[in-house]
Amino acid sequence: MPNSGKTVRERIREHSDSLTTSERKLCAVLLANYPAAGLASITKFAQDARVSTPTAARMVQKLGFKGFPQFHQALRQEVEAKVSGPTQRRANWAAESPDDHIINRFGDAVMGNLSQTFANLDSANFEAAVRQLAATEHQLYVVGGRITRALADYAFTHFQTIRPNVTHMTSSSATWPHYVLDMKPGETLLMFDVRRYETNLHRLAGLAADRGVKVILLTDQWGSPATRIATQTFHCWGEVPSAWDSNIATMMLLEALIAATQEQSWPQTKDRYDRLDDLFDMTRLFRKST
Amino acid sequence: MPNSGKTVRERIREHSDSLTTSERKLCAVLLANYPAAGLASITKFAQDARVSTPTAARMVQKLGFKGFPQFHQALRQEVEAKVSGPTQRRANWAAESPDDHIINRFGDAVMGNLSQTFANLDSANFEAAVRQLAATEHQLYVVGGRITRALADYAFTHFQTIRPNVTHMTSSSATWPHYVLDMKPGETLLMFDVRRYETNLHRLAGLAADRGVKVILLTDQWGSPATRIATQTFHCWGEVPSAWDSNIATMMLLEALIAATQEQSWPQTKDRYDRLDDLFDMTRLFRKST
DNA sequence: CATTCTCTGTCAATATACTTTCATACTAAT
DNA sequence: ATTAGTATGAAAGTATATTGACAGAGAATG
Repeated sequence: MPNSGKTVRERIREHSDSLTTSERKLCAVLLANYPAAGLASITKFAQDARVSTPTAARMVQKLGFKGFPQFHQALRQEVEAKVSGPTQRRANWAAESPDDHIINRFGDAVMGNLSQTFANLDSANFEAAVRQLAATEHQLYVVGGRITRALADYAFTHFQTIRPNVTHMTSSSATWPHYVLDMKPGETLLMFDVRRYETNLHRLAGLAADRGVKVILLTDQWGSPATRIATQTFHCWGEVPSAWDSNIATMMLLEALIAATQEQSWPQTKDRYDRLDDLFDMTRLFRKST
Repeated sequence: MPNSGKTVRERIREHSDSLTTSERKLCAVLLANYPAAGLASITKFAQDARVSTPTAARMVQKLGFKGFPQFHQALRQEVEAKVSGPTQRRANWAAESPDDHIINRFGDAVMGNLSQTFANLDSANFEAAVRQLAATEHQLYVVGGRITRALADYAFTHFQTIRPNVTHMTSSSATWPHYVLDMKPGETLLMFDVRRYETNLHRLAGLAADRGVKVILLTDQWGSPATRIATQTFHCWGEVPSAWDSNIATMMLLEALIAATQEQSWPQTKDRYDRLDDLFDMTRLFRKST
């Protein structure tokens, strides 16, 4: 048995460079539902991935199997090893590594943070924030702190894609007064502030609120002092086995806000997407791919 | 679908009285290696139990399946539920909201992406990357694309905190040649490239690799063209119910890399943290709080 | 001991699954 | 633009899986 010792997953990873588009589709389907997807017949497997049967046959050969039946058997052996093996892992993180490997500890912690964050989410608040973010007639300002600057940037890039009138307030607080000068009632300030909370951000929130701007605040589990000022506050958990706090939950909430905003303001957003696509094509800065 | 709701195991128990000797043999084989044994072809399954093929066919009909293929599919679904089930299960997100609320759909998708990403992670690769990132005697360059610029920025901020000699290559590709000019063998380039893959990044990776720089690439599930050039590649899943791809898994992997690097280079890192703290206190730029 | 009933395997028929071949579409490079 | 190379799916061919029909073996019963 020359195949032993390598899982199908490993084989896919090994060959990931040399796979074609259709073959990648197949792998995606398999990995999304591993290994069950590959235990069906080659025909069903191919249909699931919207490719032809021969493509599937070719792929498993590329992975080093003589034919689909051999591939099938390899998967079966993995099921045997996994299911009848030692106590079932709850999430199969990095299957090869021990439980106390940093990857697995980190993964568990992040999972916990995400569910904490969403469990503590008030959906009425969420929807109110989305409505505010989707109000394209008002300017949207985005700002972050030392660490969360990156998140603010990410928010800016995405919101700029889905709606007009977005402004990224740079992290240099010296320039903030200029922005405040032009703020009008009803406008929106999306602010990120996590420990160590920054006094400047707190002051900025105050100034903005004074001018009738709605402040949407993404902060950590303890809550920035700006909480009292903000119209909507979202607490994001960030405990991980390290000296700093994780911002994954914050980013997840941010992405959820973006997704919801986009959903709300479809089809204007779609129009923007299409136009952006055309521009990219014209400039040929980016290679198009499916 | 009258079959749903019962596992094959339960069905066997249910019918255990009315089974014949040969059928018992089959069930014994299946239960001894459940469910892998039943996932083979009917012929192999029968041979394993030293009975004839039709006997197996008759048994699965007795259990309530129309034929062997249906039995086969039921087992496959059990595998699916067992292996991917615990991960999929919702950690009752926003409990008040319906299941199809965008928050819940989004949360489920992200959860899936995270476990996909970590399940496909090669821990040897991960550790090699961490060793490279912790090699403080070499310069570390960080670069990202249009969307991933924010992640590169986040990486920069953190790596700058835990080690010296970190350079953030700005997203304006016009300046990249200047950085390449000074690159030396053994140095590290941490690159982010997700769809739409950017030709400039690909070229940069090539130039860096030519000069003996190790390229660590964080890309999406399909894989940037730079995959072929990179020393270590990490695929991060990003499917979410929206028009764009999520980068949460990428950020999680990044944070994991940062955490592992920090763990590796403790206590130098601790020293830096302490000194940074002192500086913050001195400048009083940031308010200290627990 | 014969008879009947059930169980089981052999064999053939049929339906899938799998593979190979080949024409077309696409990509990338000149 | 042209051309070489690659990737892909349609279709035909081949192998295998699955099922149905039948007959022999074994146990229980009269």
